Amino acid sequence: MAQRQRKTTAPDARKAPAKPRLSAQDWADAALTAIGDGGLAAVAVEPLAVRLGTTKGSFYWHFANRDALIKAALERWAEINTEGIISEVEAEPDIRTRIRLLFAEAISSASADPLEVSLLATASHPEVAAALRRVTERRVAYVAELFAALGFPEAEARRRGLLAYSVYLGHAQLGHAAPSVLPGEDEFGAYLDEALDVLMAGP
Amino acid sequence: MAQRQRKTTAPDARKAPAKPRLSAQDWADAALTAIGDGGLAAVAVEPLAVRLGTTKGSFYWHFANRDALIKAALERWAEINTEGIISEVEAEPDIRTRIRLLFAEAISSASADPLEVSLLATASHPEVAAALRRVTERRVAYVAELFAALGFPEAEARRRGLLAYSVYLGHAQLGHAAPSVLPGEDEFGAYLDEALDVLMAGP
DNA sequence: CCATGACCGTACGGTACCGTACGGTTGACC
DNA sequence: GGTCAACCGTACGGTACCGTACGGTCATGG
Repeated sequence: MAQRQRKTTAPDARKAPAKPRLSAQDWADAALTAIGDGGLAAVAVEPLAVRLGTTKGSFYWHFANRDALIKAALERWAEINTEGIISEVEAEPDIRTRIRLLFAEAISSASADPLEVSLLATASHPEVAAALRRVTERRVAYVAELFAALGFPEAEARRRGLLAYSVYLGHAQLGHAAPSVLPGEDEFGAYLDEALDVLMAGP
Repeated sequence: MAQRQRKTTAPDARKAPAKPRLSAQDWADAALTAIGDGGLAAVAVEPLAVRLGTTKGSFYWHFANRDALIKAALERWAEINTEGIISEVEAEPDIRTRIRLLFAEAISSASADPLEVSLLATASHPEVAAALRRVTERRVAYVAELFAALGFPEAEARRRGLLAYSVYLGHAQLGHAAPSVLPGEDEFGAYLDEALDVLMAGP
C-alpha cells in the first residue's frame, strides 16, 4: 500500500526518517487494513493513531469525524477493487480462459485479504451497504457479460453469472470461516476446473 | 458453562406475568437475536438487560461474564441449527427433490434471519470460528452424501457438495449485502431450478 | 526573518460499556 | 411463619473510545 505520499512539492527527498506527515489517504488505508483484521468496529481513531505513530490531533485535522473516515475508506476500496482485477484479466482473449483466470485471481486475492469478507459482515451499516451494492452489481454484470460472450442467451447468462458470483462469494466465506472443508493446495486447481466446467456447461 | 437451571418443580403456573424470572437460556436467545441485528459487538450486557426488562444483576447471576454468554449462545445456535433443517428434509424420499427442498428451505431461512451471515462476519473470534467450523463441516458432509446418493463417485460428490454449499453461502450473503442483484420473488423458483440442474448435471 | 497556514500533541469532558459488591426480594420447604 | 438459597436491583470504579479546545512546530514565501 502506498504509505507516504506528500502532496505538496517534495521538499528535498533526502534524510528519510524524521517526521513523516500523514495525508488523508494514509488514514483511509489504515482504516481499510483495520477493517480487514477487526471489522468496522476496529476503525477507532485512537488505536489507529497509535498504529500510525501519531495522535488524534492529526486525524481531526484531516477528517471531520469517524464516519467521514469510513466513508473515505469505502470509496477508496470500491474504486480500487472494482476495476482492478477486471482490467487485469481483459488481456486474455479466450473467454473460457478469461473466466478461469478471473476466478483464480479473485479467489486467491479474497483468501489473502480478509477485507472483503469483513465488509460483507457489516452490510447493516448504510455506507457499507451502498459500497457493497455498487461493487457487487458491477461484478455480477461483468461476469454475466462473459457468459453471454460464451453463447448463452442474455437471461440465462445473467443467471449463470449470478450463480458463478455466488460460488465465488461462498468460497471466499468458507476460506475464512472454515478453511478445513476446502480442498488442499494441490487439488485446488482441479476443483476450480471442475466447478467452472459445471458452471459453463451447456452450449 | 450453564450455571444454574430451574431444576426445582415448577412453582405453579397461574397468574401469567408478574415477575417473569429469567433463565440462562433466555439470555442466550437474546444474545443470538442481538448478534443477528448488530453483530457480535451488540452482545452487550447492559443493553441486553434493558431489552429483557431486567438488569445486570440478573445476568451476572447466570453467567460468569460476557464471554460465557457468547459461548452459550453459540453452542445453542450450533445445536439448533445443524440438525434442524436436515431432519426436516429427511422425510422426502426422492433425492433430487430432497436437495431442492433443502436449498429452498435453507435459503429462505437464511434470508429471513441475518444471524448466520452475522456469524460469518465474525469468524475472527475463536469461539465463533469453532462453532462455524463444526456446523459447516456437518452441512457440507450432508450435502456431499446426497450427491453421492445421486450416483456421483465419492470424491466428485464431495466436490459437488462443496460447490453447492458455496452457492448457498454466497447467495445468503448476496441476500443481505446486495439483494438488488438477486432475481425477484417470481423468477426465483426458476432460478433455483436451473442452478440445481447445473449442479446436479452429470449422471 | 518573521508571518502564516498546514499539521500535530495534549488535556479535557462525555458516553457506553464491563465487572464487582452488596443489599434487597421471593418462593419452596421445613 | 421462619429459613435459606435462588434470583434481582443499584451503586460504584475502571476502561476504551469519541469529539473539542487550544497550544506548539515547522516549512514556505513575502
